[in-house]
Amino acid sequence: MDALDRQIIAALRVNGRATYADLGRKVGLSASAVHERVGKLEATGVIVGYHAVVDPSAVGLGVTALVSIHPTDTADDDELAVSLAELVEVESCYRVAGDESFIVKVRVATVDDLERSLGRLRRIQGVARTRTTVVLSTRFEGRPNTDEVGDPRTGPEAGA
Amino acid sequence: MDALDRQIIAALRVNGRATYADLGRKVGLSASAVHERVGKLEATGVIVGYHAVVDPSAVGLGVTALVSIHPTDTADDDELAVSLAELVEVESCYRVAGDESFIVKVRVATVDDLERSLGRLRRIQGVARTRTTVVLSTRFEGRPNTDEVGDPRTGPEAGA
DNA sequence: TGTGAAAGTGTCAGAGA
DNA sequence: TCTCTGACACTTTCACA
Repeated sequence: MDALDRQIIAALRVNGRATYADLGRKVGLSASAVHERVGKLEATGVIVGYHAVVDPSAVGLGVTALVSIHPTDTADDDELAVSLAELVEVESCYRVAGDESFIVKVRVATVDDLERSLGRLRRIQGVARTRTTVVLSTRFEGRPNTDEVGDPRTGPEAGA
Repeated sequence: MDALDRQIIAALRVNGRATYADLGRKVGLSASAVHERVGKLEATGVIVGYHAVVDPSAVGLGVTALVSIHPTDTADDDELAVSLAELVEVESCYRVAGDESFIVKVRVATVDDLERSLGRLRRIQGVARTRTTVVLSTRFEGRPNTDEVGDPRTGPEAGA
């Protein structure tokens, strides 16, 4: 992982469909060299995947909520996580420090669906109670933090 | 937006680098037809973008926290959101219903950086106090919910 | 890493259902 | 309107140096 890898990663975070040739021009390598570097970054798990980001409301998922999951005394966190993963409306799942054991992000079509989803969550073995925070608007989400890709001395250089 | 569009979207959410030819084979269209459809989906804002997903710890961002932002009585939410957007470590920003006005996801390298980041957050005009929940592990994140792309009668058909 | 070459793909125009 | 075909340039992806 050198500066070139970090530049390639930064570019792919901004545009996941950039061609290897484009990336090569941007970082000053041939397309085949970029191809090999990206392959290694994928193989070593640095690049986990590529995803199209879709406007949730455009695909009928206009309601977002953040739900704290409070476990029972005897709950097994790993089993809980597996159960949470089985609900398709649970988009993200974080194991957290504090009273709650998990915080999940739920995405559904309507508040009725949210109510049903909360019912499913509460019925999971090991869930004592939930605390739901409804998202009114998403100002931004999953924004690429270009901070880490720059040299700590010179700062980020995403546009380079 | 018909069933074909939804299939294309579902495929691109799973693999954002799928070729038009691939997508065409998957949905039974020519590459050029897929090309045109994707172009329209991008132009109309259904597809917002394509991003490589990177293992945060691999790029030196091993610490994640969810921070509730409690506003002062006179705080302006829009100004607050703008200020939050200026902090590069704030990856996501949700305006929520409840006591807090925003919940943000912060991604930094170390707990020291987290401390500094919380200092920056608290110094923002309109922030009365913050409540921080440290993420111990991310079980999954930004998982494509394939539920919405299927026909409501037949259910999801992501693998089709 | 780069070069070179073959296979595959992107991306258009134009024509047809 | 939506789709397909055909054509060319570009890209991917390999072997070899």
